[in-house]
Amino acid sequence: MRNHQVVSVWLEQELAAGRLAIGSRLPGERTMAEHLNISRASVREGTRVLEALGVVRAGVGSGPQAGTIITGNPALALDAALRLHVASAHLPIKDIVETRLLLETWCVEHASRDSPALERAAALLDEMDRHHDGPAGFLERDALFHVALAEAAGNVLIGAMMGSLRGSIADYTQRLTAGLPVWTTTSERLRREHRAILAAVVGGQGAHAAHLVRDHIEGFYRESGIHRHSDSA
Amino acid sequence: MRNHQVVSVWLEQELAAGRLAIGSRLPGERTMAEHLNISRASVREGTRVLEALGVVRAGVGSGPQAGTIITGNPALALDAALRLHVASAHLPIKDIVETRLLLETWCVEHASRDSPALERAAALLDEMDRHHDGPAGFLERDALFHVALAEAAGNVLIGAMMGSLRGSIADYTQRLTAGLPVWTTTSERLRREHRAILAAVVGGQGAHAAHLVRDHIEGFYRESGIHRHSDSA
DNA sequence: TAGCTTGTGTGGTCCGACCACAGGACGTAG
DNA sequence: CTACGTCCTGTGGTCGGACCACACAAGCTA
Repeated sequence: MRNHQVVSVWLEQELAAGRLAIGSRLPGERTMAEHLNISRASVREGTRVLEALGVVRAGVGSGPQAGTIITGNPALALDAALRLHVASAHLPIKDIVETRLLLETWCVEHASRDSPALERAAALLDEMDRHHDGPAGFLERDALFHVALAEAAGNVLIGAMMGSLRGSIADYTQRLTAGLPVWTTTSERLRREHRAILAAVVGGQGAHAAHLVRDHIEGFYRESGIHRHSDSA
Repeated sequence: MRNHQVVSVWLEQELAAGRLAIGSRLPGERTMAEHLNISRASVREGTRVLEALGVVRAGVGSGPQAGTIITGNPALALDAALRLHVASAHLPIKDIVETRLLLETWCVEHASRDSPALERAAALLDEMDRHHDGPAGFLERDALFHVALAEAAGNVLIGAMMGSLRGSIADYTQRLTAGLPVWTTTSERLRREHRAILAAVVGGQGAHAAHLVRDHIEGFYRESGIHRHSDSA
């Protein structure tokens, strides 16, 4: 085992034993190095890994925000990993869209009708109606809308995955909208579909909502002309 | 931006530009440090992150296996991230089981009937019949069996997720089997179910296969007595 | 020609130093 | 007594240089 890995192993043990939890502050790098019998450089490498995985957050200075603190942000790891793997063409866009479809339909099917996240979703739709700041602003709110739906389903993992999935193909999506003939037309259709989806969820018609989501997503990509090709560049 | 991050950024650019691809060898750490105007320590921290995300693999010495080489192993990132987030109790076991259920039913529904992975799956079932080496060996082959099904569906992302999902709760599963009254009985039932699932997939009865998978997984956890509790310790 | 030796380049590890930063403790001027 | 400014301390961030184990390739040697 490489030296920097002992940090992860040690942390996992501490977490399992309950000696550390989310919000706890890790010992200083110098202290840890001595305690684990490795150099500070190795401790830092281990910490970088934990940071990349969304397990800790490092902050300089002193005070409550300083030091290395345990967080719980699995989306961070997925985000970074997906970005790079898409860039390396190892993850076909098709797979991501397919997965997104799967997760998203599941979310609306399992969303609880009275989740506060649904109110946030509704507010976002109102914003999209009011502000007409082009595809960029629209897509941003669109992303938040879908993430809100994920939250309503109450599964941390799936929520994180959905957020990262969207993030990993955000650039791609943005490029797609640039190729649309008339954005206004598309925008109106998408907003109409959003309303219908949310209404179905709030109305408890999960299966119907899932169907709408499927058409919504597939429709967008079809209109943008990718036809589930597996290009990623 | 912290210095070690320039490595990831640089790599993403190189990948996007097509100057590097999976299988390529990165410049040496010393060379990169000079090229990126950062210290070797920073380069190493950046490399550790990439390694943790499953984007590269580092090897010492010389020859084809030496140096830092670009790989495509998204499962590695998921694996590590899930392990730690489960340990920190940020990811309820319930969410993982739920997600696994979702992915796994999707897989058997979308598995192509003539995928070579299905033959591997069948071979694994034969092994499980022949070798009776207790829960440990059984669970290992069981995991491979489910991963094989994922491959048959032809989605890299979902395949990776499923593998990692299983890994993240492997310890947990192992502990569950220890509490079973009569392992032989359970084992026989599970094997029977595996056969039925595979038969349904090969027979093109996707919906039926999905149903069987759901019963299969839910049944196991129910029998083990967790009843979808959200403990993780 | 077969086998050993040496050379070279790789990542792995460590040390010690210095920096910027963000508070807390303290002392001083009002 | 209060308010402000200064110094101190501990944090992570960065750096340069050193040495190690390793694995292969080229070359020397028997």
